[in-house]
Amino acid sequence: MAYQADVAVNWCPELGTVLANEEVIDGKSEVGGFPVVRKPMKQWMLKITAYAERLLQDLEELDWPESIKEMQRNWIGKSVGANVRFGMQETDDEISVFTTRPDTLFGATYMVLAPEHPLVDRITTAEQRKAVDLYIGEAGKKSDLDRTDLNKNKTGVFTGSYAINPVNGNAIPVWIADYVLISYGTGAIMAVPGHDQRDWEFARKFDLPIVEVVKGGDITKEAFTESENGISVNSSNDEISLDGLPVDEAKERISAWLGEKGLGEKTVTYKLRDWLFSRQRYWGEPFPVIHVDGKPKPLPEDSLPVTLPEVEKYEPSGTGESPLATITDWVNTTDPETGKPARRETNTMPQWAGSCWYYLRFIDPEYKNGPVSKEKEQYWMPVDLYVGGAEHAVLHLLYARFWHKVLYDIGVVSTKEPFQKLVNQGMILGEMEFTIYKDENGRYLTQKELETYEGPLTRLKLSGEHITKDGERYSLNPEQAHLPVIVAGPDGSKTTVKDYFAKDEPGEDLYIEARSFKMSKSRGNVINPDDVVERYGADALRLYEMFMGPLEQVKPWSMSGVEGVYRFLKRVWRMIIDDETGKLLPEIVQGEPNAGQEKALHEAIKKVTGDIEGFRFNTGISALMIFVNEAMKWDKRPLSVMNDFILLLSPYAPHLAEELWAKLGNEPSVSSQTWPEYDESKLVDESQTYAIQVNGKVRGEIQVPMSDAKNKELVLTEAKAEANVARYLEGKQLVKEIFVPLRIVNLVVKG
RNA sequence: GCCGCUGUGGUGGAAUUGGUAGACACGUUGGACUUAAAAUCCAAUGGGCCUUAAAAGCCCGUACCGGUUCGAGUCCGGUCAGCGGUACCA
Repeated sequence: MAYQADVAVNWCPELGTVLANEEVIDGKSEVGGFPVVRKPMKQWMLKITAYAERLLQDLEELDWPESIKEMQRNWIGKSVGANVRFGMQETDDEISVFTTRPDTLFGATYMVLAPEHPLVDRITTAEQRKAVDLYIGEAGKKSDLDRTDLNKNKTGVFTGSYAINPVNGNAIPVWIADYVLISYGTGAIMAVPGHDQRDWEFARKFDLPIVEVVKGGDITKEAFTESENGISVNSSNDEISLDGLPVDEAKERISAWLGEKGLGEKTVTYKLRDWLFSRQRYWGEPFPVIHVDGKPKPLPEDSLPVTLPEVEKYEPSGTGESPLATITDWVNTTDPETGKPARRETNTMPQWAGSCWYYLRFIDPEYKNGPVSKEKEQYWMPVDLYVGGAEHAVLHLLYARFWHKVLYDIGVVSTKEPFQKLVNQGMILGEMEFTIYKDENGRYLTQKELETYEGPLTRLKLSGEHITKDGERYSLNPEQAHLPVIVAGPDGSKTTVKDYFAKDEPGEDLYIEARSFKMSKSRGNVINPDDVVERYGADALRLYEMFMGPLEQVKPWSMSGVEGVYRFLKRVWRMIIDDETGKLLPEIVQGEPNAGQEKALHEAIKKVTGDIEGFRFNTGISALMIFVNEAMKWDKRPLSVMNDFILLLSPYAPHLAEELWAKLGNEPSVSSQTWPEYDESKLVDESQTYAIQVNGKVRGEIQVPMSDAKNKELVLTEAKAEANVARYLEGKQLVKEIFVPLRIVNLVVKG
């Protein structure tokens, strides 16, 4: 599973360490935004690619958001195609390529190797040597950022050699270019410029032949890459012809032929790369590995765990080695098995290592004989619900699945997957902001101007009371001839300099941007939960966060929304307690609730229970509010009903619920009580309301006693008799009667 | 470019999965209480039409265009916008 390899890694000189691909964003380090260059170094790798297929397949069984599963599928990037071997014209060498379009083989007019491809050196001719070496040197120096910049402009050099296209015997030139990646497929491609956009651009630039082998597009304008409605042409030799076949059939026919001839075979390739697992930092789990006679060797179990040495400084050594390399009395040790001198591995594991198995260790933190005891693992695993941010979609969540599968294979865990159900909580944004933009001359901009304007902008924050929404857009209130605004500088700082905005100054169509932003210090829209707790209490904060909307959804913060749930909590208090005396209200009485009270309670129990199970906390809270609005009207509030309500409230507002539970004379704690159950029979209404439609439009409403509610004849008769409905039926021919029990009646008429 | 998700009042969001769109909350307006304010309570609140007024009624309305259906926020096809992911992956 673990091996060492010389890989071109993302070396960040500023941080003095190597970064994983996922930690590099647009050629800069995710942390700090420093430049990153590619540099070959000896690194530890974990063979996650060996699990690619299982990581892909087992996604099906998981109760995860579709978007996360899709991201993992894309990341794993499975593609099915064929490996095809091309012989060289002058030598016995072979170039193996991977293609998903073997049906276009007759259209391969040149080949491209990645600059790092091992064959490049062998096949480069003397005349081309200088150009090739130069190109390789430059490609090696390029950072990821540079490569991205050059995307639109293809570069490459001819090696001087030719390969033979096995289907038609044509000699085709072999080039090197950095648009072919050494790390994907075989590091070499057959270029089919007629049917691959990248090859087409390259062929255009270097004047290579473009041949049409699939009919359906215009290859003089762009590559024709659709595979749904293409038909093979110009694709035959003495033994095989693909002409006239649709793409799928052509692929099968040629693959079979290549197989028979020993020229190639069906192959599956993944985008997923092996996991670069070492870091040159002090903080990180040390590898349980020593180097004896220059070879790595795992330490025996009784020498574990390897702990980090005490040090004065944590800074990187700067040479690319970990700071641990400078601590000689730790680094130099002896092999416990042979007694030979040994050197400790100085790389450490990345941050993800711990997050790949902490959920197992947390189950059994004191266990000494392994990561987790069998017994506890079987009791607790898999994790029933994992709530986390979407930013972990392909990092932590893929790595942890990988480790878990390895642990499953060696018998440490009993489940194939660690996290059965996963929910992504949505981010909470700052409050809604209204912004108007001003150019460097102080002119306010319209939407069109803003789109094209490139100079320095000043953001002016307007407050909600100055804005009206008419139709699709927001505009300034007409009475705001002049209004004070808060000036936000380009650096994000907010100075409360008073500016005066003259409404008619810049003309109509002013652009007012209305949206909320991710909370950030620089924008100054951060809500500190401590302040909210201070002012409204922890219950109100908790309740508000759940009331804002669906758990998974991104939603803006609103201070007046907090105010709203805070008012609700105060209402709950006053439903039970006399605010003056702090004693129970006289309305709170012993005795049986009436039918209406029972119905209100049981409706709340049903809704709240179902909504908690389905993570619909917002609608559950609204059910509690509906109950309280109802109960506040009661002269007598039976104790039993109040008790059950407090139980329903307790997961949402535990502090308040505990207090009221005690005030109602109950034994603590409210959290150790059994959850109330609802009784369906208490929910039944005395009568049923039917909406009556005529031709699909509601024209009236009738009430029928519950005992008659499913009586079709009776309901229809009453429906037709309803005064307004009758108006619409008059003089018309009734062609159809729709009766949906307990829902609706629809009468279809003609004429 | 490609993949995924989301578009509902002034705002956050509901809608039993095809059955009265806008629950609940915020905000706004009016009223009560108060010397006043806060707090609290009551009422109204998608847009429009008809009517002296009220009651009732009618039309339009879930991003846009079209379709299926007795009936569409919900299903299907297309378009647009926003958000997230990803990008020379052969």
